Amino acid sequence: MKKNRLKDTCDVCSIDKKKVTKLKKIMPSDSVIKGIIVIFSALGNKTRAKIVFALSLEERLCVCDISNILGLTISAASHQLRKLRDLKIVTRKNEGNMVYYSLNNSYIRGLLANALRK
Amino acid sequence: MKKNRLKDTCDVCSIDKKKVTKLKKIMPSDSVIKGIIVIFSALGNKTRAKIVFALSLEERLCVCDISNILGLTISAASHQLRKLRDLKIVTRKNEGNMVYYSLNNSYIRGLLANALRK
DNA sequence: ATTCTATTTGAACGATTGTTCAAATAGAAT
DNA sequence: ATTCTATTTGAACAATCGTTCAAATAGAAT
Repeated sequence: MKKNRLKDTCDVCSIDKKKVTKLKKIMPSDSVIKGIIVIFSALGNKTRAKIVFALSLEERLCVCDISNILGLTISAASHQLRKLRDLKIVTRKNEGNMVYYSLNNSYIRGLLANALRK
Repeated sequence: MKKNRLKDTCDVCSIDKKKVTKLKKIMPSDSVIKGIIVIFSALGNKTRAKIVFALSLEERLCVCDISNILGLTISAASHQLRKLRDLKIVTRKNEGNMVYYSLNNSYIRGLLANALRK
């Protein structure tokens, strides 16, 4: 039960300094990483994954349809659609007082389909 | 400025009842959705995405290497590695008092590479 | 103009997340 | 046995997230 002395580096790892230096160099920049994690985290949510799934099979859906399909309040669906819209994952089209949403690009459709195929 | 009467359903959407019924039927179950969102949300984090990137290029790395590459405390790296391990994304191998981590399958490697290619 | 409609919004709230810190563990070396 | 080593863990904490609720908006119909 002796309290360990704290070390800020570990000696053993300096053996792998080459690996570390190499990987530090080729590690994508924070902005590139940010760009991919926003897509992954957009799909890393039950509601949004389901919305994207629905829109990957139906050309366009209104907010009310989506909330019906998912069993959500209209407000909850609208909030998530706004997030997806901010991320350019879906687009919105006004028609009278109805609003229709569609997938913005098929990249996301492929990503989800690929994950579901697993 | 008159407060609207609240409605629990919207009439217009009942026109699309077929779409809604169809999509409700083919919507993947919650457990299937859960299965894919855990992978997406695992990659939807800066630290974990970087760890996976590093391990996708280097066969195996110890915790200390990883924390050096990412500029993280060892503790923070270890916590995230545990999450990735719980999700079966990485595997761990003890060697003396060193612990080496590797990617568990190349599916994740492909997913990340594909996202970075965009 | 007002009252429908569908949708959006902001505030509130609890739930989940990610990092830090301190302490614990387990193997290796003394 | 103790003291290194590398790593793990649990608690704490702020930050972010997702839903609900109430109210706002904007177009269509009256």
